[in-house]
Order: sequence, then C-alpha cells, then structure tokens
Amino acid sequence: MNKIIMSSHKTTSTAAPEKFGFRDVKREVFERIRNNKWGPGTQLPGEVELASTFGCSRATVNRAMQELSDDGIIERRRKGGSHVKLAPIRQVKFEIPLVRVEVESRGSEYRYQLISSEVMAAPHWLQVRMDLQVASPVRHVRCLHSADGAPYQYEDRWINLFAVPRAEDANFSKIGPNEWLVNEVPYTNAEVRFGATNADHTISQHLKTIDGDPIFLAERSTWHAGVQVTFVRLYFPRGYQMIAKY
Amino acid sequence: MNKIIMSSHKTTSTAAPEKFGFRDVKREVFERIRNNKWGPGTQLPGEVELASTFGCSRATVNRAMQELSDDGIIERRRKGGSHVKLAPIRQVKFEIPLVRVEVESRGSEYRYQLISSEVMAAPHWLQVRMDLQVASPVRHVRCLHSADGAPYQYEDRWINLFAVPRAEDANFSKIGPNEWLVNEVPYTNAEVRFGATNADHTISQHLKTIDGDPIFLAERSTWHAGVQVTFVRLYFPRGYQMIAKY
DNA sequence: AAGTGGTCTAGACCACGAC
DNA sequence: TCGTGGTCTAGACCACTTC
Repeated sequence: MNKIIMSSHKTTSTAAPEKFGFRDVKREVFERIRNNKWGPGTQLPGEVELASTFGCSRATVNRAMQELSDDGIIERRRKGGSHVKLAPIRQVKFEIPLVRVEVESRGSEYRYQLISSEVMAAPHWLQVRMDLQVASPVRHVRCLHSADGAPYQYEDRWINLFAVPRAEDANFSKIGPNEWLVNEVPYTNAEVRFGATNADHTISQHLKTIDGDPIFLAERSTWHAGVQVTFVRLYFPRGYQMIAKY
Repeated sequence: MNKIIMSSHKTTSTAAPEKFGFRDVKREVFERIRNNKWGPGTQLPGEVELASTFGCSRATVNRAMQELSDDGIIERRRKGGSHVKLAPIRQVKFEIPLVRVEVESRGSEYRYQLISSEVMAAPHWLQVRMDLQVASPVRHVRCLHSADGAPYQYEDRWINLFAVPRAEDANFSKIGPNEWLVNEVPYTNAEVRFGATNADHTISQHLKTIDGDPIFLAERSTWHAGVQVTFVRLYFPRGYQMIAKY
C-alpha cells in the first residue's frame, strides 16, 4: 500500500554519498511540494533530471513519481511532464472485513442468527435495483449479527439464483450468506452506498432500538462476470461508526 | 491506482510469441487464483519460476506480484514466498473532493454561506476530542453548502488556532474554512467517522428538514505534524448517499 | 516531430526470516 | 544458513501528446 504519510527529511548531515532509494526520492519530492517550493500546478523536472539530481537511476525516480501519482499528489502525462495537482485529492481507503471477523477482532463474541429465508421471483423494485431482465428467481435472506449478545448488524439480502444457482440449497442457518458468498464467489466487483435512515418497526425490533431511531445504512451491490450476484442492505444500530483513515 | 478489476483472459488464440507485460502476468495469476487453480493458502511459484513460465524478466513478475499484494489478493514474505490470502480483504477506496467541486461536478450551482464564526477557548469536550493539552484558542465556524439552492451540507467546524494561527483572521465569508485550510495546510493526515444521527432543531432548520429526521453524519479529525488542526462535523440531509466502488 | 513518461530487461546486491 | 522477495542499475524501445 502506498503510504501518503511521510515524515522527516533524510538526514543530510555529514558527507557520505548517500544512496537515494525510491522512498527517499519520493519523500524528498513530496517535501518540496509540501514546503510550497513546488507549488500547485508547478511543472516538475523530468525523470532524467531528477535522476541526476538525486544521483540514482531513472527507474528509481520513476517508481517514486508513480507512487506520488497514485497517491494523488501529482499528475503525469507523456510529453506533458509531471505537475503538482492543483487540488490534492483526499483518498480514503478502508477495509470491509467479514462481520464475524470484525466483531471477533474487537474481542467480542460473535453470534449469527437466521431470521427468514425464502425463494421467490424478484419483485419489480429489485429487478430495477439488480438490473435483472425478468423476474428471475432470487433468494431473500434476513439475518442478524450480534456482538456479545447485543444486536450489531441487521442484514437484508437478495441473491440472484440465476447467477449463483447453488445458493438455492445453501444452508444459511449456521453460516451467514455473506460468508458463504465470499467463499463461493470470491473476487467480485461491488459498489457500496452509505446513508442514513429511520428504523421502521421491523428494524427496531431486531436491533432493539426504538421506532424512528436513526440508522446507519450501507447498501452493497455485487457483480461477478458482469452479472449482479447480490444486493444487500445492512442496518447498524445507533452509535455504530465506520472509521477510515487517510 | 492499482485496479482490482480485471477481466477476460489474454487472447491465447493463434501462435505469435506473445509478450507478457506486468499487466498480463497480474491478470494471469489473478485468473488462476479466481479459478481456484491456486486456492486460498496456496504457495505460489517463486518469481524466477513465474518469469520463465511467462517468458518475461523477473522485474516484470515482481511488479505484477507487488500489485496483487497491494490489492490484498496475495501475501508475500521473504524466504516464505507468496501465498494466496485465506480471506480476501475487501478494500474500498473513495475520494473526498471539496464540497464545491462535488456539487459543481454534478452540474449544480454551488453556493456557500457563512452562518457564524467566533474565537473562543476550547470547551472541555473539544479538548478531549482534539487532544488539546489546555483550553487552547479555537475558532468555531458554522456554515452551509447548497446545491441549486437546496441545502447540501451543514458544516460545524473547530480550528485549532495554536496549530494554524493565520486562521484567526481568515475571511470565511466567501470561501469556506475547508477550502481555505486545504490551501493553507495541505497534505494533512485525517481520520473520518461515518454514522447516523437525528436532526436537532439547529440542524433541521439549516438543512430544511424536520426535527428528528435521520441525518448522515461524517466527522473528520485532521492532523499536521502531529498536531490536530481541525475537527469538523458534516451533516447531510436525508437522501444523501456516499458511493464507493471496489 | 520531438519530448516525456511507460515499460521491459538482464544482471546484481541486499535483507529478511523460515528452516 | 540460504532461499525468496526488495530494490537498484544502465540501457533500450515504445506510446502518448503536445508543440
């Protein structure tokens, strides 16, 4: 993972023809950008020049600059050269572990409970949501994840049985559909939407909150090989916070 | 940016000694992992072996494998070799643009409005939140961002004047404190927390919603050189959704 | 057309850490 | 100890894009 975080200068104390690795080059260039020595929009020296400046090969400079580009600090174009971005883009990156892992990593006891499961034809709104051509058969599963006995996440999931036929007979009484799907259909593409909503009666009942309580809601759509595999709504009780660092 | 998304095989149709670039190697290895040819936990061939397999140099293989490692698909250790991760970690990455840019990129007209501004000693709860040693002077700014005349984001911000003295006299009537800070103190570290809350009277008034309406809330703490620069709460009206893909 | 980044190579040395 | 990944090099060719 490329780190945006970079600290202290390279100790440019005594003599010794210091060897500049790509990390050093990266830090040095970043430092100059941060010091406004190379302000927003500035065209940076070419790779060849930087290489001679830092006394290293062009390949080393290239790697450094490439990471700075990945980090959203600079922009690069062939023939155009490298420029300091006008507005640095804040990139937030965070990981979405399995609920079970998330709970257990907090030292809490994880419990899973299946609430309902049924196979049916996709209702119209879902056809739209999942971009289904017709009323394909889907499996609708609702379940609850708990941490130390307290409701942690209420899951309302729809699985496209056309995309994952084996899900029709899968047993979700012990293992949740998410964990099952991760093993069955790994490496999918997904889109997540975060938002807020109010707890309706069903939700408040399962999450043990009060009707109307604010709920942090995450919706996730998952594709595999161009076909939408599943659509899920995750409801978190008041107090839950998703944390990301950058 | 490393893409986790990879599609189709390399067309291995006719003859022609295809040249394998690092993207090809990456895709090929990933494909084998996805096909369960190399299941979770499998030790992958070493770089030298892969290089001869794919008919390219070790450096090329190295780059491919490094990206797979960054993507969270495999784990690598010296002497230990590369292994397929047991539980693939879903990494979500998304960008947080300036509100103004976000609004304008939707083709809406952005409007900014300063609601209040005052300099004061940090209240106790804020000292805790911002990890301040004493009741440092802070500037408290509240403002509203609108899109096409409709409330888009209500911002409640505290700036540590010890960290950014110039913020005391900054004029926030035209330019919002966030945009000002991004220019003044770029390249900070931050932590964001997402959650849900209910609109209190102040919020609902500014966002033109009803008291008790669910609000999507983002809290952000920002550091520079180890000192917390600012703490901000961002309130979004119902219907706002933050979208991330992976 | 020409300059700049993008990528590859073959070889080398190093550093970590499993055995 | 010694195999594996981490990194660097010097040189090369290519591909985009601006000029």
